[in-house]
Order: sequence, then structure tokens, then C-alpha cells
Amino acid sequence: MTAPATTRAADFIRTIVAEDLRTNKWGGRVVTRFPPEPNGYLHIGHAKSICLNFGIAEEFGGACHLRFDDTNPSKEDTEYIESIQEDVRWLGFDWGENLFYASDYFDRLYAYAVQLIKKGKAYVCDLSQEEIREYRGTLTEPGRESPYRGRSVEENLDLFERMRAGEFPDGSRVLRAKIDMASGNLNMRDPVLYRILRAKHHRTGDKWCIYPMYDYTHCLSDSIEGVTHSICTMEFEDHRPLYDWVLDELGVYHPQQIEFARLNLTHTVLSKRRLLELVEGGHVTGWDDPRMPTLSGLRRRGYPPEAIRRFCERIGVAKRDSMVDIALLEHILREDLNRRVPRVMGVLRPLRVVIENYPEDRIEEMECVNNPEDPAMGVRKVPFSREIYIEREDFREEPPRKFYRLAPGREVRLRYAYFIKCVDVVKDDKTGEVIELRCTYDPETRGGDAPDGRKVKATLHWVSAPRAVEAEVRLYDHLFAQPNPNEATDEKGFKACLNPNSLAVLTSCRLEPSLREARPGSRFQFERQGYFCVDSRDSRPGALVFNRTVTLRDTWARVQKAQKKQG
RNA sequence: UGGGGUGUCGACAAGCGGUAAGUCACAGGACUUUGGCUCCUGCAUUCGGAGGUUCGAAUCCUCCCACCCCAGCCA
Repeated sequence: MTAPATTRAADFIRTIVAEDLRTNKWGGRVVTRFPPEPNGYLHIGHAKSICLNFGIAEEFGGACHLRFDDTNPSKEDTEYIESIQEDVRWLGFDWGENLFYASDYFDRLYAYAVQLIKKGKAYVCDLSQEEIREYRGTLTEPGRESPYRGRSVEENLDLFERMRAGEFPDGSRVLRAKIDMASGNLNMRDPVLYRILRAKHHRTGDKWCIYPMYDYTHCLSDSIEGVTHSICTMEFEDHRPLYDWVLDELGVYHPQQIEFARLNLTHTVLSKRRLLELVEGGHVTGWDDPRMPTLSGLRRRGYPPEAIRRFCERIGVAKRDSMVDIALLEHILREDLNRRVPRVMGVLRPLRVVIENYPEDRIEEMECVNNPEDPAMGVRKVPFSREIYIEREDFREEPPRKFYRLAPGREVRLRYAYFIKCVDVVKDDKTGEVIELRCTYDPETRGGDAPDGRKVKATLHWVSAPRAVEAEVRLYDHLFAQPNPNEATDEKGFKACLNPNSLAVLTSCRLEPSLREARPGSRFQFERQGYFCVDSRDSRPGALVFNRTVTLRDTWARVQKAQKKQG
């Protein structure tokens, strides 16, 4: 076995794995698994589990299986199987030959059930669903034994065989484990092992009309695959005694189940049910809406998989409930994008500027650095002309305190171009809205430096008006206005705190011409604005659509906020 | 009132009997042709609470408190 490849701090699970390796508990093997049910799209909470399971396998020289927990055909679909595989691969993990389906074990699972019956540890129960619930008792009162609990092995065998043969209607009987109806752990009160369910399975078709339950299937699947560490979330801690019971009664290979706390993130929800509600309620455009915390949503939003992986490393793994500030995710995102993404100029809300002393027909190619963080990314030429666009918010007719940008009579630098000074403001006669700025430039400042050493307080991005590319830009913000939507008390529930401003569509943005051929999925930093990527679904050549992945840190915005607060 | 689990800075999270890492956030400052990046500085005399053991406790013991999960023929 190889030693851990990275020097990351060992969380309690890695500590267990390392210790097991040291004591040779599993014969030097490390086998984990990521076991999604194919009934929805993966989200960033799943990424935590994927990174944990595949990460441990990688670090300790083991293997991680991708296993679909497909025991409930009424909810599952191949659409999800495909998206899940795509997402895991996109994150950068490889299960190699280890792609499994719990449904592949149905025959063996059935045989094991027969074994349990023969051992007197399982019985066919005719109680209705409601009756089973009543017999189960409550959290504080013990349950009562089913009147069918004492059936003979022969009768159970016969009945179970006939359940499989389709002799009984859906829901009429179940196979139950015979454990302890008085257990303080509800999961041990004769849990259901098999139910009759006539549903076409996406893989086994109509072969079965009985399907095994999670608790029975999961432990045996782990056992069959030789998993060493079966890592799951905390809510399954109560199920561990049952996991152990099944394997012990059957006397088969017995992996160790270990639980960790699932991820919670501020300003979003991470439950398949709620995510599905957002999709079906039309609150988002789909599972891959860039505002969704799904991996497909984050991908479309422009998140690189490396950023998500890095995030999963940094949040750690522990057992306590936690709520990670989405600001941490965004910080790691910027950290990643800052290093790798080329800079570009794009004006989101254009304001026309005419440089009066600049020749009418002249177009100059200004040399711009592609990424100051990485000189190897080189330079590019960006055309400059008499008419340009700047950002509307970079001009204030009456500049407030600490506003360094353009204002009447004030001089600023146009990035990589010239110093310009605002000499006049043109307004719409009727509305009074500023529609154009008249400026002059200083030819001596070409490239952005003044030979006389004079300084300006601000540098603005700009785009040549005649050479600009028009594009649509979608600005995204947090899906939920409040940090924890799950705490919403409104009768509309978590949806009551959906952020009404989570999406703003800007249609006549002007971008530098180098962006004309930008490919779907490619990422850029629009200088002074944020990181953007070409939408992979709606963007077309000639009709580009960009998604804002995340804004840049904005000190000015914070200054304004503070000023506003002070009054 | 049953069973299981968890409590260390606003948020994550190290620490495992020798005197509270780190990261995000936040607040200052330096630098700056992105109000970006980077860099400095500050930010828990205290570890859910109360007792106890010990020369010494976030770490060990006792009691208490708070929060989370469990009553699907879902996973």
C-alpha cells in the first residue's frame, strides 16, 4: 500500500483508514464506494461524499466503486444514471471497472433472504402498511409482535417464493427480519426486507415483482463487493445495528460503516426533494439552472471542478452538524479562477463616450495583458477608437465621497489606453438621463502612463463602440435571500425566501471583439466585474450569452454600503 | 418519556493531560494601469454549564443543559 499522497490533515475517517492499514485489518485493502440512488441529480453535498470516498481510495492506493442503489424502480430512471456518471467524471474521478448496480445482486439477495428464513430470522408478514405502523409502537413505547411472526420456516419459504412468483397483489405482504419489537431503535423492530412492487425496473425490467429494501440491500452489496469502509451520512447511524445484524446473521464478509455529517451551505438548499420542488415549481429553469447547487448547475455557472474539489478538502469531515458559509465556496472559486482565467474587457451597462480630440477614423490596437497572475498567458490586441463605451456606474455627475471614477472635469485612465478627461455631459432632453459623455484624451499617455508622472485615482475598462461585440449577460446571485432557508417559518416554507433578484438579464452588453469566437463553457474575467463563462445551453455564435460565475471582491461596493448605513 | 449522535471565535475546523493551529467572514493598513490579486495587522485569558481528579484539563471523571436524527412496504 502506498502512503497518502498528499499532506492534508487527516480527518477522523482517514485516521481510521490509516489505522486499519497499520494493523492490517483488511489485509492491506482499502475499498470505498459512492452509492447514489438514480433518482435525481447530484449536488455539491454529494460532491463532499464523492471527494471523500474517491479521495480516500486515491490517497491510500485503494479503489472506490460507483454503485447505483437502484432498489426502488418507482422513483428511478436511466436519465439519472447518465447524469450521475457524467458528474462524477467531471469532478475528475474514475471508478475504472468498478461500476455496479445493486440490481445486479437481486438473485443473490433473494438467496440470502431464503437463508435468513431458514435460519428463522425472517418471516412473511400479512399486516397492512397501516397495521405495521401501528404494531411498530412509538419512539417511547415498544412495539407489538406481528401475529404472523410465528409462522413456520416451511410456510415462510412457500409464501416468500409465491411473493416472488407474483401470486399476491402489491403491498399485501412483506418479508420482515425477526429482531426485536421492543428495541429502542425503531430500525430493529422487525424491519421490512422485501416488498411486493410491480414496477418496471430500468435494468431488470419485469423480472421481479418484489424488491429489497435499502437496509437489507446496502450492507449486502458492500459485502459482495468487498468494501472495507462504508462511508455514509449521519442519519444512517441508527441503521448501523441493522447493517451489522444482517451481515452477522448471514455470516458473510462484514465491512465497517462509518458516518459523517452531510454538507449544509448558506443561501441554498441541498435536499433532492427541495431541489426537485424548485425545478417542478418553475422557480428555476431546470436541474442545471446556474443558480442550482447541483453539479450540473455549478458546471453551467462556470465553476471548475477543481474549485469544488478544493472546497470539499477545505471544509473538512466531521460528525457535527454544520452550515458552511457560501462565501467560503466563492472565495475558493475566485482563488482558482484568478490563477487560470484570461482577462478581458466587457461593458455590462454601456455609456457612450466620445473622445473629441481623437481622430474620427483612427483605430489603434492596444496591447493588453491576458493574465497578470501568469505572464505565460501572453498579451492580445484590443482596438481603441474615438467612440467607446464605459460602464454607466463608472460615471457620476455628482461624485460622492470616495468615488474615484469619472465625473465632470475629472481625469481617469482607460485601461491599457489613455488618460481621458470628461469635458461635457449630454443628457436626454425629456428624461434628463445621461446618454453620452464628451471627453478629451492626452496622446502622451498612450498605454496608460503619464510621462509627467501625474496620477489618476481610477482605471476604467472600456470597449470600442464600432468594434464591440453585443452579448447577453446573465447576472446571478444567491438563490435564497436568507442564510438558512430551511428555517423559514412562512407557510410557503423555504420557497418564501427565494431571492427575487437571483437572476438579472442584461441584453445589450458590449464586449471586446476577441470574445466574438468564444466557445461554450469557456471562462473569462471581465476586468473589474467578475468571472463569466459562455453559457453552454443558450449561447450561439453571433448571439453570445454569458453567465456570471461570481463577482470580483468589490471594495467600492462595501464602502458604499457602509456610507449608506451611516446615512 | 425510548434509541442514536453532537457541542472549541460570526462560519468551517485543528487539538487526544503540558498551558487554544489554520481558513472564510469582519476591521484597519501597505501595494496597485482591475477599488481585483498579493502583503502586513487585529479578531476565543478561553473550549455548552457546574463540580471533581491533577503540579497542570478543551483534553480524564460526575452531574446537568442545548441542538440534530429516528415511528417509509424511500434511500
